[in-house]
Amino acid sequence: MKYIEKLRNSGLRPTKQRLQICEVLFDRDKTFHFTINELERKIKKQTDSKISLATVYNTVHAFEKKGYLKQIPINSSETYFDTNVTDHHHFYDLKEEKLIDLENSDVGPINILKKINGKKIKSVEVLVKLED
Amino acid sequence: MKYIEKLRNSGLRPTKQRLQICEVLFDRDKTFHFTINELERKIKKQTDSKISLATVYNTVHAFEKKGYLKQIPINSSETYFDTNVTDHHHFYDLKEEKLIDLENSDVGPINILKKINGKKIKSVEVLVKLED
DNA sequence: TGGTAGTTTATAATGATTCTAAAAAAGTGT
DNA sequence: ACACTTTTTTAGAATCATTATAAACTACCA
Repeated sequence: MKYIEKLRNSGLRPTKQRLQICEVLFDRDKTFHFTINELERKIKKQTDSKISLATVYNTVHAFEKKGYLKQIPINSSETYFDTNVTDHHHFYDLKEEKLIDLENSDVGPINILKKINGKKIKSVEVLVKLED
Repeated sequence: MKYIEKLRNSGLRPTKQRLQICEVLFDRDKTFHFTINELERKIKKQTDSKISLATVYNTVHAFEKKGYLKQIPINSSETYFDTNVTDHHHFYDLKEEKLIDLENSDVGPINILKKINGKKIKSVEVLVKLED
């Protein structure tokens, strides 16, 4: 399994559940935007085994802490995560309630002119809301 | 009262509760970032009367729909609102969990090069996360 | 193989938000 | 001011995402 090393290197034991979640999350061409509940449904569909909801939460948070997933800042009742952990941005289609990646190269350079005393910029994220 | 007309013009009856909430929200120099619970505490402090939590929710949502408040897209357990409804952006101080306004003029022009078929851009919001 | 630290799990607890339905207040016409 | 309709407020219940708990299980290492 290609994910066993990845997990071990992060100090996470490669359990059956984590490996299954890795497959659902990372065996993809395109990046994947999801909520915990969408992920749980996908796991049920792709694998026969059932993974406890608590484990899905635990694993997603563990992967986020290790930098394999990113939260997407957006107002929604459920938290959205992204398998694309590079610096990039998002469209949010308000009607369809769908997220679309917006690569850094598709946004002109962003220059933050205001400085805050004693603070460093950790990230700059752009959310572009779309309507019809 | 200066808010009576504003409410009536929006089709909202100027009730005692709404007028009190207007005062807490809008009688300010600087813009105000808040969660429902922070607002409720502020109402309790500034006015002697107690406004039901449900009313605070109703009112904030009514004001948002009328365009007097904006939700701030950010991942937090509570929803943040902003009395500054002009196009602008935010710093988010991760340690202090505080929002700071970032005016449009403090951000270089943002040029979204990617176009989505049949969709118009409604808003462009930047969230700049700060660390020490 | 045994021990221990890390994981999974079902379930309970929490906390923000929304719903409900009855009481109160505001608006309208007389 | 009065009767009537509509909107609003309210306390409390319901909902829903997320987190906590603590017991059973599993991976790892000596």
